[in-house]
Amino acid sequence: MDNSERSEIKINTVDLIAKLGGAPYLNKSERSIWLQIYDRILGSINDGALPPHSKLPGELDVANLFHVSRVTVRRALSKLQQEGYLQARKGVGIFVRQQELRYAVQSKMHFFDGLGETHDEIQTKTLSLRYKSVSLAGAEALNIPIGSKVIELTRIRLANSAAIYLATKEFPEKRFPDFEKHYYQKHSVTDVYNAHGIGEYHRAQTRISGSFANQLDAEALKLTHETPLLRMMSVNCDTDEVPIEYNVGRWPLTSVELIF
Amino acid sequence: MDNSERSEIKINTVDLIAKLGGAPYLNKSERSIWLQIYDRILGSINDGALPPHSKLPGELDVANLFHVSRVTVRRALSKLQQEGYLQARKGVGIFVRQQELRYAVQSKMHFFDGLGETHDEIQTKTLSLRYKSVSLAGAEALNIPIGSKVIELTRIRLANSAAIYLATKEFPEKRFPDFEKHYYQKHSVTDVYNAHGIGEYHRAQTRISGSFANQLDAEALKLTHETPLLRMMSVNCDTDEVPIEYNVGRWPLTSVELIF
DNA sequence: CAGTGGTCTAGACCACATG
DNA sequence: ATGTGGTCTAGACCACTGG
Repeated sequence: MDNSERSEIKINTVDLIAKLGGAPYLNKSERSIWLQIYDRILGSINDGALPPHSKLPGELDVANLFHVSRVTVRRALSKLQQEGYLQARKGVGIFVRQQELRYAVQSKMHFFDGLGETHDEIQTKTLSLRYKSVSLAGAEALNIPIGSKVIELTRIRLANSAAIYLATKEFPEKRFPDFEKHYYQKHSVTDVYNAHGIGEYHRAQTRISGSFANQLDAEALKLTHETPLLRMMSVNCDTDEVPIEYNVGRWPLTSVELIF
Repeated sequence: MDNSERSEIKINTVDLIAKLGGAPYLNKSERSIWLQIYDRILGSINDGALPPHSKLPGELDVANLFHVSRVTVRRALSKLQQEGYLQARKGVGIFVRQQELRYAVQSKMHFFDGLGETHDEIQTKTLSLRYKSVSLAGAEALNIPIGSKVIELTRIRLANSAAIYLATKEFPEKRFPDFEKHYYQKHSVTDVYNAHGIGEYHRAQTRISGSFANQLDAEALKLTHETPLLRMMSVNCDTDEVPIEYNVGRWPLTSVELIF
């Protein structure tokens, strides 16, 4: 079990009525009811009435609270999930996500160099390290034959215990025969580079696009399935312009700002 | 009425059954029914059975076709709209969007320099040109006082008549007293620069983030309300490092790839 | 006017997580 | 065993578009 999942704050219905600002009456003239409910819940999140990690009442309770059907409430909740404000956990409940507003990422330096200034507690967790055949995109980026072996490293970055960045990297196995040994000493890719005689390297290419979270992305980033993501593909090269790392990074769409 | 909205192709139910690959039977064991419907419709779009600009049957017809309720079909259609494959027009119907797969945008050059190679027909349409007070973000970017007057220019970019890029620019009015006169000659911002003695300029900053389409964005890009967007903010400066243009550009999330 | 998508209801059953 | 979110139904009424 995760650190970030401890200390649930449970909100009961009576509290929520107060927190949502009193009378739960709506007229559907201007804005549809489900959007008004969306507004109200989002407002409660933004003004702190629904703090991060707090648990919402059950959907039926919320529906009764607003005097609407469960379906209507679910539309509001669904939009809030897509925008990264809430995360639903089947069989458990719906929780307020820690929305780490925006992360400045200086693309020309190493990543997250500018990040420590604004956020105290940055952690990197290794999710998996395995040997496999290179992906199609990886083969092209690393300029190695299809079928080549690579080391695939998946890591997640937490800021104040909230997941904000998921990265999957591929390294040519030939270039890094002792990857695992050196990596696990300090969980540092730079150390692996150094141990294999690569003192300097640089980013050769960066591509940015969008996509939607698949099951695994969603799980790692504590998002709901199909949430939109900002996706960045990058390639690192050594001083001889030989590709040494292919990286695919993903952020929740609304939680990052890339600065160039 | 738009060019791109002419030549509707109407698909009737019988056709669709054939196009969707025969038997509309589903079992909900592995993948939920609405996702299977999503798969089938997306498959038909991708293999050309549902070409761009074609009109789907009414939601009730599609529901009957798959032997499910209208609500279930709407979930599949909703996801397809969010991903930019379909656009619903109230009171009219649901249409297949032209998905211009991915646009390479070289950020260090002028935009879309690399684009003509892959797409023949690029147009830029001016949606509005008006005088107003600078926005908050614009004031900061242009380094001018809040309340300053700017020229706000909104343009949309079409590739093969499909909307792919929406840009809103702000220019300091003091710097460009004759903006309108020069702009309307060839609808070229570069010409306006030249006419005001700016021969060279460069991009000073680029910020990339995500957002969701508001009503106007959605209308211009022919997307459904609340579709996720890739958003890019940039500032152009003259050779003295004085900001001359603040630009906010938006793409449908899945229709662009920014290459740096 | 008829046809369309947008909204909403009041149920129902399921899969999952937790105690 | 209980409570949760996930899925699905069969209706209903509305607002909008177009002929």
